[in-house]
Amino acid sequence: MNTRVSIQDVAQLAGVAVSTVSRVLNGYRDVSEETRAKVQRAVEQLGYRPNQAARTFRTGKTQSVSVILPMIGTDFYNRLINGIDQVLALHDYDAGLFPLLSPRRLERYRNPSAPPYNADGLILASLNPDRLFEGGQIPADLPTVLVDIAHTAYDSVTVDHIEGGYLAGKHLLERPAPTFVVMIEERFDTPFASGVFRERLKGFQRALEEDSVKLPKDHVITVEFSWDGGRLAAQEILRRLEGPANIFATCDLLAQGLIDEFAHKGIKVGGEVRLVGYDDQPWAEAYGLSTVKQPIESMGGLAANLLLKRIKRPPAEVIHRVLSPRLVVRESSRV
Amino acid sequence: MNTRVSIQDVAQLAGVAVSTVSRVLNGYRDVSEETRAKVQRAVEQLGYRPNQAARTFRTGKTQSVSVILPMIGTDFYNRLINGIDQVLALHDYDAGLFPLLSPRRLERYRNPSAPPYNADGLILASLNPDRLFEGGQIPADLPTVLVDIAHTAYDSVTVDHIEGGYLAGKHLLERPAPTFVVMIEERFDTPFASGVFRERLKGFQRALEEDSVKLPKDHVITVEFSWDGGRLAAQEILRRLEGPANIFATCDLLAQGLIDEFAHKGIKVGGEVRLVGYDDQPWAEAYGLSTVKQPIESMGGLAANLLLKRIKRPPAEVIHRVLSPRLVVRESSRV
DNA sequence: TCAAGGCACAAAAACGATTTCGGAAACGAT
DNA sequence: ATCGTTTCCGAAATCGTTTTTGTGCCTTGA
Repeated sequence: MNTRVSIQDVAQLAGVAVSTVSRVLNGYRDVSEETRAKVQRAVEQLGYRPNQAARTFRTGKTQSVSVILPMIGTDFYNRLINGIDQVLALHDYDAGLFPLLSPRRLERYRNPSAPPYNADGLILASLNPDRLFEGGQIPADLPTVLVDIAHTAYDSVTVDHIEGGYLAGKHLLERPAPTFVVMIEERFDTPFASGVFRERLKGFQRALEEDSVKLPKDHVITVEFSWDGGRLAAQEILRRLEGPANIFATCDLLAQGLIDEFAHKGIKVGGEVRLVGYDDQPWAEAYGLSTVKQPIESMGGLAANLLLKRIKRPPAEVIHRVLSPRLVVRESSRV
Repeated sequence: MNTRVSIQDVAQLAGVAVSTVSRVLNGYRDVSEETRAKVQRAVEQLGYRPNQAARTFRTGKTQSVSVILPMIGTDFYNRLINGIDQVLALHDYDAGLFPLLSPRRLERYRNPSAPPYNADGLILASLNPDRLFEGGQIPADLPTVLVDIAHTAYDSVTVDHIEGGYLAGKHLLERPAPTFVVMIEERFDTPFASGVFRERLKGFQRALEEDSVKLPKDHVITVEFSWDGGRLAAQEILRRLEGPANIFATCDLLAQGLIDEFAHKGIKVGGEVRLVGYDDQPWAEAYGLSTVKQPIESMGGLAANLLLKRIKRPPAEVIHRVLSPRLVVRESSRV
C-alpha cells in the first residue's frame, strides 16, 4: 500500500514530464510560472519527497562529509567538531560524525564501502590512515583531509607541538629551578597514538638547550594518561626534592592531578612550584593553570575549508597547514 | 582517466555476466568455486569496490541509522551514544551522529531530504519531533525511535523522572529538616526543552505528600542551568535559614555549584546540610554527592534494539519503554 | 531413451532521479 | 511571409547495482 511516491507520480498528476518536475525541484529557470505552480501543487498534494539515494546515485554527490574520530566527549573533539561544523554549515554541507567507539567499529570502518566513506569527503581526526586501514587504503577518489595528525599523502591541518613545548620551556626558564617534564606513556599499537607528547617534550628540550640548561633523563617522568598519573608524578617529584621546581605537564589532565596532589601535601602550585600544562581545558582558568592553548576550532575550520576546496576543484598538490599554539600564563607559573 | 571501475568492468575481465559478479559479491551460493575465484581475482586486480550509492538506491537499505541529538560532549550523551552504538555494532549496523550544533543545522535538518534521514532508521535524542520539524513531519516511512523524551506517535525509551524525584524525596525524608528544591528554568521555545525538571520536582513532592510533609512554594528555587545557578541557590538558602536542611538539586551541575558555595562559606555538605543531586556525573563520586542515577546506556541500547526491530518487521503498535532510575547514596546525604 | 529436476550462469528489467538532446511554439526582425 | 532566436517542455539515455526470469546442460530415475 505504502509504495513510495516517485517523481513519476508527480509528473503524472501534474500532467508534465518527469524532466520538468526535476527542473522545478532543482530550481532551474526555464520553466514557466504556470507549470512550476502546477508541479508544486502536485508535489504537495502527494507529499512527495525526492529519493535521496537515487539522487546521490545519479549525481554522485551527497552534500555531506564524514568525520571519523577516535572518540567524542572530550573538550578537544568538541571544539574541533564545532570548528568543522561551522564552516561546513556555511557552505551548505552536512557533517556526519563517526566515532570509533569500539574495536568492532574500527573493524567495520576498515571496509571501504562502510557508511563513512559514502560522502563527498572525509575528515580524519587524530587518526593515522595507515594504521586505521592496516593493509588497505582510504578510497583513492574520496577527498580526504587529516586533522591533528600529518601524513605525506594527505592534506593535513595540525598544531605545532614542538613549538608548544618550546613556549612552555622558554616561559619556565624565566625563573631557574630544577625542571621536570611529566610525559604520557603512549601505546603505539593502536590507530590512536599520535606521538604528540614526544614532540612537546622535544620542543621543551630545545628551549632549554638554547639556554644551555640540561634536562636530566630522570627528570622526565612517564605516567599513564589519567588524573592519577598526575598525582603519581607529583609524589615522585616530591620524593626527589624539596624547594622550588619548574614542571611541564604534557597535558592538562596530568597537570590537574599534580595540582591536586600538591594541594593535598599543602603545597600551592604557583609559588615555589611552577607548573605549565597543555590543552587549556575548560577548567584550567578556574584552576589558575598556565597552559599551552591550541587553536582547535581554527584547526577544524581550516580542515573543512581545505576539504571543500578539494571537493570542488580537481586535485592539486598535497597541502599541509601547521598552526601555532599560544601560551596562556596564569597563576600556576607566574614569576 | 579515473573513471571509476564498475561491476561491468569486473564482469568483463572475469568473462562472466554482471549478475554473476553480484552474486559472488553478496555471497550467494549458486556459483561454482571456479567462477567465484575468477571473479574475486578480477575484483582484486581492478581494485573494484561497489558503488554504495547505487547499492542503496537499488536495495533501499543503508545498514546505518542516524542519531540526531542536541549536542555532544556531555556525559549524558556520551553514555547514550555508547549504549546505542554497542547494540548497533552488534547487529552490523553503523551509526551516524548529527548533533544540532547551530541554529543553521537545525534549519537544515528540517529538510526531510537532509542526510540524517537518508538512513534505515532514526533515533531522536531529547528532541521533540513536533518542535524540531515545526510544521512538518518526520518522513513517515522512516522507522524512528525517541529517546529521553516521549511522544504518542513514536516509539520511545525514557527514564522515569517522577520516580527519580520520588526516590530523592523519600531518602531526604529520613531525617526531617527544612527542605528545598533547586529547579532549572527551562525555555520552552526551543526544540531542546524537555520538562524533565518539573517531573523530578513532581516526584519529589509526591514523596513528601505521602508523609504529609509540606514543601512551601518559596522553597522551590529556580535558577539557570549552570554552576553559577547552583551557587546562587546556595546563597539564597543560606539567606533563608541556618541549621539543618535537606536539598534536592534537580541536576548534578547545580549540586556542584551548591557544594562549592557551601564549602566557600565553611559548610561541609553531608552533615547538617544534606544534598541529593540528579544524573550521577563522573565527578559525583569524588565529590561524595548522593544522586539519582539514570540507566543511560541501557536507554540507548534499548532504543537501538527497538529501532532495529522496527526496521526489520512490518510496523506494529507504538511502544513506550520507561526505565527506572536508581538512588546512589553517598556522603552528601547520609544520615 | 526420455522426462524431470537441479545447477550454474546469462540476459534483461528495474530502482528514481538527472541530464542531454531536440522539437514545437512563440516571438521579433527583416 | 520568412527566417532566426528564445522559451518551454517532452523523450530518452544514463548512472551501477540487485533481482527476476530464462536457458542450456548435466544428472537422475523409471
